[in-house]
Amino acid sequence: MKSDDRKFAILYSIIRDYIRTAEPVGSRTIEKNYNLGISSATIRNEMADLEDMGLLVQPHASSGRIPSDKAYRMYVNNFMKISDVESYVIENVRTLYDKYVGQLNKAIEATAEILTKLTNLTALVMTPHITQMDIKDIRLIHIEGERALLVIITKQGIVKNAEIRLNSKTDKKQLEKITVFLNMCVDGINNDFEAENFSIAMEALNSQEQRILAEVVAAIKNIYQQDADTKVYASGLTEIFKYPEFKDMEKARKVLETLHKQDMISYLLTEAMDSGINIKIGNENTFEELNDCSVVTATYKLNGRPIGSIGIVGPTRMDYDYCVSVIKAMTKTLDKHLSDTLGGKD
Amino acid sequence: MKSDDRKFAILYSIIRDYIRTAEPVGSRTIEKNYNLGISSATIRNEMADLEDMGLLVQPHASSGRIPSDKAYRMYVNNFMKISDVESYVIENVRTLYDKYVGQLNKAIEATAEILTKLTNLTALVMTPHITQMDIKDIRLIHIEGERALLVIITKQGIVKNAEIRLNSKTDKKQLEKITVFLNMCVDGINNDFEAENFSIAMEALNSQEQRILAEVVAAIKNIYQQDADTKVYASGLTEIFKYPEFKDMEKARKVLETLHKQDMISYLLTEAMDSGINIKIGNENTFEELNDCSVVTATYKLNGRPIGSIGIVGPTRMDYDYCVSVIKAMTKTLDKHLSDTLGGKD
DNA sequence: ATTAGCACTCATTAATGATGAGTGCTAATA
DNA sequence: TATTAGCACTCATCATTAATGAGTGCTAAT
Repeated sequence: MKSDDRKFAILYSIIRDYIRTAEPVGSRTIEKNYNLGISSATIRNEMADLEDMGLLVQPHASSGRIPSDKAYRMYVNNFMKISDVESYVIENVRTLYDKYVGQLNKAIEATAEILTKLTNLTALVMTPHITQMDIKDIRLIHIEGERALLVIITKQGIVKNAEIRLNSKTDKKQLEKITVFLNMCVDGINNDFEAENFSIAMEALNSQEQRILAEVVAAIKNIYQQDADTKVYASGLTEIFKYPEFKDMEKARKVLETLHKQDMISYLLTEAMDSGINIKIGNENTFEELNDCSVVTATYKLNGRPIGSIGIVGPTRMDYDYCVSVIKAMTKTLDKHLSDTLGGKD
Repeated sequence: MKSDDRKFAILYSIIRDYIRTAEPVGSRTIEKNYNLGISSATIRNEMADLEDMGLLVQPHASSGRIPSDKAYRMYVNNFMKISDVESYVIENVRTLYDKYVGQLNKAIEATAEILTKLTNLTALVMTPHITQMDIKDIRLIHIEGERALLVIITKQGIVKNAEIRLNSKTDKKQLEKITVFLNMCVDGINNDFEAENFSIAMEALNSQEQRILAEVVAAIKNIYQQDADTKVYASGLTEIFKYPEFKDMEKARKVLETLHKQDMISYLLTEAMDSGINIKIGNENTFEELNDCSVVTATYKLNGRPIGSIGIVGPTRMDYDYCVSVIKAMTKTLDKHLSDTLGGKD
């Protein structure tokens, strides 16, 4: 079907042009700037067809066309070309990461800033989830009175910590005893400490210690299973002002307000955790407030397992080729950094 | 001088009116709505005087007047009335704080959100500085290889922690030995560990231990003296869109961009750390980008010592009476919460 | 010293018309 | 039969103009 090829060549041209200019694209523009060897009149006819197919939209009767969300989806699935990011850029990122060895959260934050700098878009990142990881070591540090610091170290070398409050005073010795006990059965955490070791060793503790243990276990579940210590960051929230489609204050405000919510960021980054690179275009987004935006997310890994994700948010006419290339390169670089600095085999 | 009293009564009325409406105030408005017993013509004459004194500004020749920054300064210094915040509000805040016992950072974040909710303004907060505090306890926890978690507990019960990387591998035993040693001379931290104890005990360590110790001390200085673990949060960044003076996109963008910078928040909150309540009006702000805003900050305390600060940012025509009342009430409530949950006498 | 009266200023809004980019349709063409 | 040239038509955008009205400064009367 020669005719179809031509249609999509026109569609492709229109999309590329609109991504670049943010202006509705007319038939003469295509004729002049893209050498398709056909006249504007023919292009007009094809454009009318493409509109019937739901791939183009006309803002008003006598204007050029803009691509629909469906068109972007087709573009992303069939026409998008991913390329390598220049190596000196990656080199700079590596150098930056080296400055944050031992400050995982800072490195993740820096990742957001780099994404923004490279794409001129809002970037979202989340710190690693530990839910899927195996615990290597649990420590309890007595602060004073009934306060203690709980530290969880995973086999992958990720460290999480949180202060916990017990119902009664305790001391260093008591916590040490419980710590030893806890580490004897860390394997039981995923199945509610039902492991054999648990009930056996339980008898070695007196009743007060058992009570404290129960509270500690609750805290561990909170931080480990709910992953209460996972944090999200956004950078470049004001980048949106650079784009003419958001020159309407009300539109910009709506998106901005949405992206300021922690749980929204969390949702966007968690939604597509297991699908590698994920792209949500315009109305594909669950939340109506983001129907004029596209969200590109990707997971980063440790020892081959996804442990967190990063993403960018921009207008639906974002440069998908470039953005996806960048986000791929960044996750790859981050993966490398994590395996270099955290190590720990599965 | 009866004449001066009248002038300032007019000025006061104009400020109150402008704070409420954001519209330039004309002489007839004052005559009708504020019973000053004088005609609009007389008010006009006085207004011309007030303009000569630099207290009023006329946006254009035939418009009403708006207060100058100088007028707000006079208002804040002389006319402002601080009142109590309704007790049920405080009660709600207390209840909320109770949910975050043991999660100091969360409580501070919640404070920002409450400030935003109460004032409809952007709120800024910072977590406690520990620079002025005395260290009670230092712990080193071995993670794996050359990685360790440093935990600092102050006498005031504040806990800070950071991962550190040593230049060579270590183990649990070695770190325990160093920990014992460190705690013997925690008092020396403020004067570079020059204390007598330090050099004496130093001899008890072998050369590798001494090397590790030096690295740990450097890390402690970083987290303790530079207070590398102090965090800042902003909430309600999009509140600015509610105010007509920022309906100009460019203006709003500038302020928004400025308030998104961590170090800007840090600067604003640190600038006036020792002066209790601090109010910066319009061009009194160090940064040109905030010349259309006012910033109200206040310090919160532990055992009578300021350890951090909170603040709000809004248009210069903010309701100073109410805002200052709210921020006073909030610091007081936060102070109480901290002393209740952290305790620890000086 | 105060106020009524009036001419004047200027932002805001609505109405009007010109411009131009871009279309759809028709008839001519290869 | 597919393509293209030609043309009437649509509609957003922009500049111009005029009307409106809030508010002032100044002068003369009280």
